[in-house]
Amino acid sequence: MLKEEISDAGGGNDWARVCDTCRSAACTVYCRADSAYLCAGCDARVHAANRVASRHERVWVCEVCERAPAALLCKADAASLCTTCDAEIHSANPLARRHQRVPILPISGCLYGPLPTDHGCRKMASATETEDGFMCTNGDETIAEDEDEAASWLLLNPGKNSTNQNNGFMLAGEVDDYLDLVEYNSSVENQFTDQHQQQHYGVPHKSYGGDSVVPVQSGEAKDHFQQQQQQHQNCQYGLDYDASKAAYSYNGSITRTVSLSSVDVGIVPESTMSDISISHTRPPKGTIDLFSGPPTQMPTQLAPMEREARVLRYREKKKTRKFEKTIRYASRKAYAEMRPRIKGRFAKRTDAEVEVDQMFSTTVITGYGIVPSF
DNA sequence: CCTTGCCCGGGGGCCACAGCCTAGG
DNA sequence: AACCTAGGCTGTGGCCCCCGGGCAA
Repeated sequence: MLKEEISDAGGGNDWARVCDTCRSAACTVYCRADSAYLCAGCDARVHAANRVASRHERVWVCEVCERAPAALLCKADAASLCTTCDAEIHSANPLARRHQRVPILPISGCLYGPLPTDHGCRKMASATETEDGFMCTNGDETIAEDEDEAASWLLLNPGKNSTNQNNGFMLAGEVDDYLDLVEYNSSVENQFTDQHQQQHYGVPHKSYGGDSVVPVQSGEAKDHFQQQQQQHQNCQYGLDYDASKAAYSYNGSITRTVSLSSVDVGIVPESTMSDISISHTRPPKGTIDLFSGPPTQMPTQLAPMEREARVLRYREKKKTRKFEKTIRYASRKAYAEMRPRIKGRFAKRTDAEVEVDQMFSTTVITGYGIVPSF
């Protein structure tokens, strides 16, 4: 086996912890009672088995390392973090230190599966979706926050619903298309060629299938995902969404105007964003929420079932969000970090360095084989 | 209200090279 | 069909330049 394959497929310490039960899926929650990390499906199955099990307190797994129970919720980063990651991230700079973090309360009861009322857990749309979909918690707060966030995704155009529906393509019936890339691509009647999409979104259409070791999204999926995030964030922040919306309109001359890099990296949002509680649309109690409107902003023409389906899809997409940069080849990262630089650029290694490398080549190779611990 | 100049932040390009992929022998 | 080789391509991180937005005059 090649070095890169070893390092990438070898399951280094940085990979998300796998479910202790099924050993196949990435864990999403940590059950304190069972001292076990569980994926969504196993959690649903195990804790729905009986009443006692359903009372087990669980916490989400840290969204950064995906290996430890989350202890804090950073409102600015919209992330549940373990103590280690929290310390690491929020000691990075003064702005990060100002992020408001709150302890994460344990969740118990039915996270997934059917529930009796509309305000409680929702029925799953299908058995397969039960595997992934986090439906609700017993805590009203969490439910409401999720509802609000999901609702913000369903908004056609917050604050401009009444006036702009005819201009962009964000018409009522097209929200679905916006939420789903494939549908979106077809719905715009191929107004964007591949070239256009690359031009405007900067995401090449490329399949990494051949080179891919790590499961990857297609370029379109990534791009669409970012679009979703942008829309979502704009909704949350109350920003004028016209600019980014225009990027999806039929006017090909308008490009995306809002940078996504901070979303991509997703570790420490800088600037004033840190002062805004952006992670949850629900503002702290006692504050005025200028941005998220009353439920009447919801598109009233959506049938309950349709809305439910969209919320479900939103939640699934939310679960698959990847804010952090994905390292596909840990060995390359290792090489890059070891490589000599001149003003940040890679520099040629000197003859002496090459000789040293050759002398210790066996050691080096062995070392790269076990590299992926980032 | 418009123009000009300055400041600041962020994005993207650049670099070398190990390893992967593919075509051809 | 299996194997080998050569050449092209990809991905990786840190720094710096350039561009655009914001602000004041």
